[in-house]
Amino acid sequence: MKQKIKTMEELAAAIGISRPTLSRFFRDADSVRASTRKKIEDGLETVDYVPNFFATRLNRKSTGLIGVIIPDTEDLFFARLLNAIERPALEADYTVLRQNSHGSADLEARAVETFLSMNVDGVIVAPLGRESSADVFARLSTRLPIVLVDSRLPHALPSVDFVGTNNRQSIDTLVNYLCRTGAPPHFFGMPPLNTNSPEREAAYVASMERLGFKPVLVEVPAEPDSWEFEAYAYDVMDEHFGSGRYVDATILCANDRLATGVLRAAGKHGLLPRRSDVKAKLRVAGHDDNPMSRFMTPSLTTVAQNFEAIGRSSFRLLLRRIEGDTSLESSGTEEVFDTILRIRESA
Amino acid sequence: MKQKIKTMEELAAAIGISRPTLSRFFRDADSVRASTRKKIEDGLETVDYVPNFFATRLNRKSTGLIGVIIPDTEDLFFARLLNAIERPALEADYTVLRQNSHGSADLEARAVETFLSMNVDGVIVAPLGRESSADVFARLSTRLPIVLVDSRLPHALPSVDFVGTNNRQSIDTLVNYLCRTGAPPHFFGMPPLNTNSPEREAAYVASMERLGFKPVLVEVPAEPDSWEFEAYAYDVMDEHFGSGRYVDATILCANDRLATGVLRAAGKHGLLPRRSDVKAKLRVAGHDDNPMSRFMTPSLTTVAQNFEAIGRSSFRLLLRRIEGDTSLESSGTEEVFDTILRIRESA
DNA sequence: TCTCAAAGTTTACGCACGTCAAAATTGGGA
DNA sequence: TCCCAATTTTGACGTGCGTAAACTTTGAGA
Repeated sequence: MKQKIKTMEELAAAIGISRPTLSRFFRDADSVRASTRKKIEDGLETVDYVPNFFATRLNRKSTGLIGVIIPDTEDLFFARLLNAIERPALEADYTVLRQNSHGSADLEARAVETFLSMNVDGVIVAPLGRESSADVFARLSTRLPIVLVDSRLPHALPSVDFVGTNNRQSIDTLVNYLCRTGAPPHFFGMPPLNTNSPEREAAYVASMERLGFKPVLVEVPAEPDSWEFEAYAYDVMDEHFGSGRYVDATILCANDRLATGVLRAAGKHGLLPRRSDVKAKLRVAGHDDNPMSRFMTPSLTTVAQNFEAIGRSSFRLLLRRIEGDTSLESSGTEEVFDTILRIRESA
Repeated sequence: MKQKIKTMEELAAAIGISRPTLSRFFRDADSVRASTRKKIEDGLETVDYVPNFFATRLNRKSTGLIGVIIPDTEDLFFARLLNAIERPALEADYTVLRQNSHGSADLEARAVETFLSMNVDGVIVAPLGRESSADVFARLSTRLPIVLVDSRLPHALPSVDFVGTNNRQSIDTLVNYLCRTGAPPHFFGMPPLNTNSPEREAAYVASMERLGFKPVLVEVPAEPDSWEFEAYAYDVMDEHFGSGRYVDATILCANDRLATGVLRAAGKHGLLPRRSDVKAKLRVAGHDDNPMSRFMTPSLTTVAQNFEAIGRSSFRLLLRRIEGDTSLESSGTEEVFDTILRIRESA
C-alpha cells in the first residue's frame, strides 16, 4: 500500500522537489524541465497523493469550473443536452457542475447562488419561463459569463447569448411534410414552461398561413404546470378520442413526449393500424427525436434536434466569453441550429 | 442594486457584527442571541453576499458533501435513482455531487479521485461490473464511507454496504405470473455490465426449476459492451422473428429497455395485436417499470422497483456510516427491496 | 573551463473562512 | 442599582495551495 500524503508540503519532502515547483508542475506539467518532470512523475507513482480541490481553487483567478442548470434530469432531452455540453467541457479540462431546478424558480435561484459561491467561470442554463428567472439571470449576468440554451427568457436580455434550435425551421419542415402527404396538421402545444412553447406555436401558425391553411390548435382544458408531458397529453387526448374528436386528424405535437401520450391514447381507442403497410387515418408527429421515439409502435415521425452542435456551441461560446474574446459582440450572440426530419410510421 | 460584499470581514464591518460571530451564525443561526440573529438577518437583506464555498469547506471536519457515481445519465433508471438519493440528502442539508462514469472504468476511477480531492463525507455508487471497479472501491472504502446501490461488485467486498432490489423476488413474481397466465417464459438477459445481469438470470433459472419448467435463455449472438439496450434487443429479435423463432413465445426481459427493443421488433414483424382485447400469442415482460413503459403500445407488463425506498435507504445508511453509528455492523449491511407487479397489455 | 540564461529553491504573503482563548460587553434577575 | 452568567469581541493561528521576488544551482554552448 502506497504512502498516504496529505499536503503538497509533505509531497515536496517525500520526493525531494520544492513546493513551488510542484505547484507549477500541477498547473502545467510542461512548464518544468523534462528531467524534473520525470522525477516528479516517478515520485507520484510511489505515493498516494491527491491535491486538495478546495485549496487549489480558493486562490486562483480561474476555477476551471462551469455550472449547468437544467430543469429536469429525468427528461431525456435535457439529459442528452447535458452530456453534449459536458463532452467538450471535459476535453477543455473544465469540470462541469450540474444543478437541477426541478422546474422550480426557487431551486433555480438557489442553484445560481451555489454557483456564485463556487466562483464558477461561467454558467450555461436551460431556463424556466418564469418572470423570476429573468430577474435572477439578469443579476447573474452582471457577475459572470452566462449563456442560455434551449429556451430564451420571457423578456429578452439583450446582453445574454442564446444557443438553441431553429423552431421556425423545424416546425416549418414538419408542417410542409405533413401537408404534402395528407391532411394539414392540428397543433398540440406544450404547457408554457419555457419560451419554446409560444415560439413553436407561432411558427406553426405562420407556416400554415403561408400554405393557405387554417391553423387549428388542439383544445386543451387547462394547461398544467407540470413536466409529466406524456400523462398530460394522454389525458387530454383520451378525452377527445373518447368523444370522437380528432380521430382521423393529423396532430403535430410540440415535442415527442406529448406525442407519446397521444399515441398511447390512440392505441387505447383502436386508432392505430396493426401493420405498418396499412394506411392509418390518424397521424401523429413529434419534435425532438427522443431516443425512445424510434422504438415506439408505431415509430414516431419527428424532427431531430442537433444536440451535439447545441452542446458544443454553447460551451464554446461560453469559453469565448470567459476568455474575454473581444471579437464577440458585447450585445448577445444568437446561434440556432436546424433540425432533420425523421420520417417514420406515425405520419 | 445591493452593495456587493466579497468577504466575511467586509460583511462584519458593513453590519457591525464581529466576524467570529458571523461565522457562528452561518454554521447555526440558533447559536447566537435572538437579537443579534435578527440584526444579522436584517443586515443580510441589504447587501449582496455569498459565503465562499471553497473557503468554508477547506478548514472543516465535515464538508457536507456526498458524491454519487452512476454509469449513465441518459438511462432513466439511473436518473430516477439519482433523484431519489438527492431528495433526502437535500433535506439533511447535504450537497450532492454527481459524476457520470459513462460506462467506463477509467472515468469511474477518475470520479473517485475527484471525490477524494473534495473531501466528500461519503460516496454512493452504482458500480460497473468490472474487476477494476472492485479494486478502486476497495481502496476508496478504506478512506471514506461508501455504499453501493443497484448493483454489487463482481467480488464481494465484505465491508461495504449494499442497497438494491430483491432480484429473486422480482423475477420470481414475474415468472409465477407468466406461468400462471400462459406459456412459461424464455429469458432475455442483459449485457453483463453489472451484477444484476447474472443475478436475474440465476433467479429466473431457479424459479423455473422450482415450478418444474425447463429454463430457456433467448439466444444472443454476442453480448456487446453497450448501454444501447433497445437497439441491441431490437437487432437480436429482428433476426430471430425474421427467421420465425420465438414468434409465439413469452419473453421475460431483464429490463424494460430490452423489452422496448423486443416490442419494436415484434411490431415490425406484425406480431402485435391491434386491439387490446385481442389475445396475442407473443408475450413480453420487462423489469424496472421505466416511466415510458406504460405509454408504449402495447403497454408493458413489468415490475416496479421501489426507487424512493432505495434512494432514501442508501442515503440514510451512508449518513449513519458518516456519523460513525456504532450500532451498525462493521461488516457490510445489505438492504434489498421488493418490487410490485404491474400487469399491463404486453403479457 | 568559463559564461549566462534557464530552471529550481527559499522565503513570505495572500485567499476566505474555521476555530480557539482571553478579554470585554450585555442583559435580565435579585 | 448591582451582579453574574451568557454573549460577543479581539487577536491570533490554522487550512492547503497560488504566487511573487530574490537568490542559487544547473547545464549547454563557447
